[in-house]
Amino acid sequence: MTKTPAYHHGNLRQALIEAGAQLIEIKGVSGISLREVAKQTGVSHTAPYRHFKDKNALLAGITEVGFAQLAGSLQQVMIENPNAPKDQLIEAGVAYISRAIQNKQMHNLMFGGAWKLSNDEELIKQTSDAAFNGLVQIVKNGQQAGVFKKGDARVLALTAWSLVHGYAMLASTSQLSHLAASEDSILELARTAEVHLIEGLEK
Amino acid sequence: MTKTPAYHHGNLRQALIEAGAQLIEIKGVSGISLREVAKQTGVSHTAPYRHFKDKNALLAGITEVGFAQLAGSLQQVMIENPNAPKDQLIEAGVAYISRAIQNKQMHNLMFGGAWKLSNDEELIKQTSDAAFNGLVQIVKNGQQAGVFKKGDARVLALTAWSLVHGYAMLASTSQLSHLAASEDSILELARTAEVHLIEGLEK
DNA sequence: ACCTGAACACCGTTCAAGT
DNA sequence: ACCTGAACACCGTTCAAGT
Repeated sequence: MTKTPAYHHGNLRQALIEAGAQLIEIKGVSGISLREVAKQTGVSHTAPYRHFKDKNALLAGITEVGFAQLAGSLQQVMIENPNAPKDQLIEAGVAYISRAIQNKQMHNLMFGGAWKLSNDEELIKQTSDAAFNGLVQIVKNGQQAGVFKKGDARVLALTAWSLVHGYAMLASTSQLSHLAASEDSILELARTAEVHLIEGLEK
Repeated sequence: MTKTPAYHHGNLRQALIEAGAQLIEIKGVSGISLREVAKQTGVSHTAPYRHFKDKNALLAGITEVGFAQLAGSLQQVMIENPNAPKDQLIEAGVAYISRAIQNKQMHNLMFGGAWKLSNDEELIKQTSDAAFNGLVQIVKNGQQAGVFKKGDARVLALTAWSLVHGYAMLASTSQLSHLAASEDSILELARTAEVHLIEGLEK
């Protein structure tokens, strides 16, 4: 016999987040309920309140794993394209867009504004800021290498970030069907769009 | 005495849409309920079903007025900047972003993916397509005037549209607070970003 | 035709109670 | 500490019934 067999198998908080992430990909962000996440996890519908202040906090918890995964993808792009600011910028964008269309619901949860960031979710703000600062660093490196034009690196980074952000949104809500259908052609088109922008950023 | 005093004062459909639009700006997209819209309008909570198939259809109806207003704004920009493709492109973007930050909730309803476009809402698709085609036309004019580089005008238009779309999203979800706070500085920054892009589109 | 009230199966959240 | 069941005030939607 083990010691106190624990009311639930180990870490309920983690289990709820995982069940929520799965459920969201099936039923969509607006189709998810605290009660169903609890049921899927095998606990009563009030158990989640031991680990999350309210439904919003659970959504924030799910979002956190999404941001962590995104940060990992971007990190990898940086490593795979050393000392190549232009490639880094383009491939970071492509990686971001690729993630968005492969995890539409998670992306919508992360950026769709369905839940509100409270002061508790400092972690998400940090991750998001870190991602942006990474982008700024790419631009600065490019400026020093003489491939990007001078100017406030944060503004150039914001411009690139906006383009990718908007494109990902259009792609993940299927608004590009006239111009590109398959995932490959969507990413191909994204590269073209980024090249157009980069020609504006070049010196 | 008037004739049959009508169960409701005139056009209930219109009244529900207006009440919904008001309510959404107060309580947010996720905070709105069919029942409360009905109560605000002074009818029972089942009356809306005479005019809308379900809650989603009401949201679509509210969205429609938002798209009509947006189309009007863009139309005006075109008229105010005749024969100036570059200005048209920049000011159309600024107008779009300005609308987004002044009507955050409506913008979120229009583009946040909280409701799903069914086949019934052909009108919205049309308006959205018309807006994009207007953008394509600006680019084509610019290409013929020799201010924009050659290439698929739809792709150049999509690039500009993505930038504006993404920037508007960042602005309306208050993610630009580090770079710009007031509405004026947000729009100023938007102009700068658009100029960066346009330098990439110029020949 | 247009609207209502009761009813159903859900919600999120709170709270006293159990181990 | 961790979880439960009952309860409350909401939802969206359906349906028989009223004028």
